[in-house]
Amino acid sequence: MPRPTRESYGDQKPPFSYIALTAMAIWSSPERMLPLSEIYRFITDRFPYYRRNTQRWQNSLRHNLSFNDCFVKVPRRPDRPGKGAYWTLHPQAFDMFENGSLLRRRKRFKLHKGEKDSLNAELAALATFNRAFLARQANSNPGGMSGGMFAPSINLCPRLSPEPMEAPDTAALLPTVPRPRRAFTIDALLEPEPRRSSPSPPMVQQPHCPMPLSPTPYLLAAQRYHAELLAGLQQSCLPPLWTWRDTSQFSHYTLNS
DNA sequence: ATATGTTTATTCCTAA
DNA sequence: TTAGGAATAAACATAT
Repeated sequence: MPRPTRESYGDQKPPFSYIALTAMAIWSSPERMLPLSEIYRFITDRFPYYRRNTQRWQNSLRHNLSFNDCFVKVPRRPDRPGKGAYWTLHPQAFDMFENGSLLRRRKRFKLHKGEKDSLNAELAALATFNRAFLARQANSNPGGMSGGMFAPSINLCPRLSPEPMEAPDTAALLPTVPRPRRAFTIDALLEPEPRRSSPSPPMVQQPHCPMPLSPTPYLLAAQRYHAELLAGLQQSCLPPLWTWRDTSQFSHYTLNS
């Protein structure tokens, strides 16, 4: 029957916490960011144990997403309709696992009040921006969708001041808490997905993202991800879903280019 | 209606 | 033994 493969653990409960499983799923995705349903799918695809009692563990997993500061809920970009938001890892939480083994957690990752407040302010501003973008799009297209389900709304650059939105007012309180960077190696556990259903965003190699720091996997992924965002942004003129201001400090999205 | 999120409370587990 | 992290349950809110 379902002979245990190298990483399936058969029907046995895998030794990973929900936090670890979720981090795995997020990390395995090209954008380091997944909606809830995809996190579910990642887990059930790999670990048959979680194909039963779904109500129980999915409730627990949602609890973890909301409760733990290491997970950040990023609003959907308006050109990516769907249910729920995207979930990603807080950049400062990439080293929350000892040696990166996913089996041992360091201390609990907790944001301090100031950090959390400014992060929430940024995310709220991003959501506001997305709403404004959507409203403008609807305004320019009265009477509903024409033809296709949703035409990729190009040429709707929101550069010219949509509405007076309060600026995110970041940069203010960003306490510098230097943490030791450790490699975040998920290694063998995260074999590339055999399923290649969704067209991955064109992997445009950016000529320079100069980061003269130690090339940890996290760092490389961050650079790659940032480059992808920039490339996608040039085409769509849409706000990015999420980007990192730098690799060790606070997360940041950019409102205009 | 159902999926997705948020929050509080209780219990379980384990490293110190 | 206990303090803190993790799992579970459940009530509740919100969005589609």
